[in-house]
Amino acid sequence: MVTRTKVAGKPVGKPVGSPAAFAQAAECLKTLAHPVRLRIVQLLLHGRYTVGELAEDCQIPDNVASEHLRLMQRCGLFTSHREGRRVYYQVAEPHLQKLMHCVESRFLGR
Amino acid sequence: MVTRTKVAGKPVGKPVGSPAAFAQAAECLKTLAHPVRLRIVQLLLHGRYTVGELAEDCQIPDNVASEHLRLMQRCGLFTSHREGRRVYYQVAEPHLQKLMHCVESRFLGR
DNA sequence: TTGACATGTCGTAACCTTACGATATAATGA
DNA sequence: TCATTATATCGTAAGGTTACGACATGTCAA
Repeated sequence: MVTRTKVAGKPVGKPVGSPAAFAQAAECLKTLAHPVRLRIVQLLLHGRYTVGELAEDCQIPDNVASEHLRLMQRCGLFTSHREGRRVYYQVAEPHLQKLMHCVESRFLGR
Repeated sequence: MVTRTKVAGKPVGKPVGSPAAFAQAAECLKTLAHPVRLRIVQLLLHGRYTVGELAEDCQIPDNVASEHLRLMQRCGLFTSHREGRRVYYQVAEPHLQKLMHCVESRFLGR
């Protein structure tokens, strides 16, 4: 018995994925799809920064950085913890690394 | 002479990327960040579909599909060509494959 | 406790995105 | 030519996103 999944090297049938899964993926990508947020992701993948340091690097007010960080935390990309008055965010989503690599290899020339 | 780029295994200095590059990357991700457009990308990475077929798969009217396709074409993701009354779009951005793989491995469970 | 610093939250105005319906263009066949 | 099919474009209304300023909270040190 043969389960035919290809003909002449081409797949038969369509790739899978529930509408809900696509919605979730789109939601997450939408969160990433902002210049400042991409930069923040890049920084936090490489080192340790306070909210204020991230804000300064991105040249935006602290409260705006805080809102971007909150957005990304809400969709599971980051976690945060306080140390004294400072707050550090860190990458919580393991796939971010690979995804950022894709983005970097295409847009942030090497 | 030693160019020191790491201390204790950690990078020194920040990762690079011009603001313009981040803006462009964000622009492109924003275009991808829509459930229907993700599904269209997935389909076109695996096979050959007319606008109408894509619309039907996504359960949206033809003109809406057409607009999504135009958006993605505008930012360089697709090209299109006509065959009779039908129009076929195809992936023009080589990095889409890898990027979609990231998204699939995270959200469209295997 | 008080003041200064670091971060977070909220209301709001400006702007952007989306889907829809109507209409336009393009190609085909009768 | 005319009707039909396939795709594209346009105006618009509804809803979403962003940045900003003002204010709130949390932490520390004097």
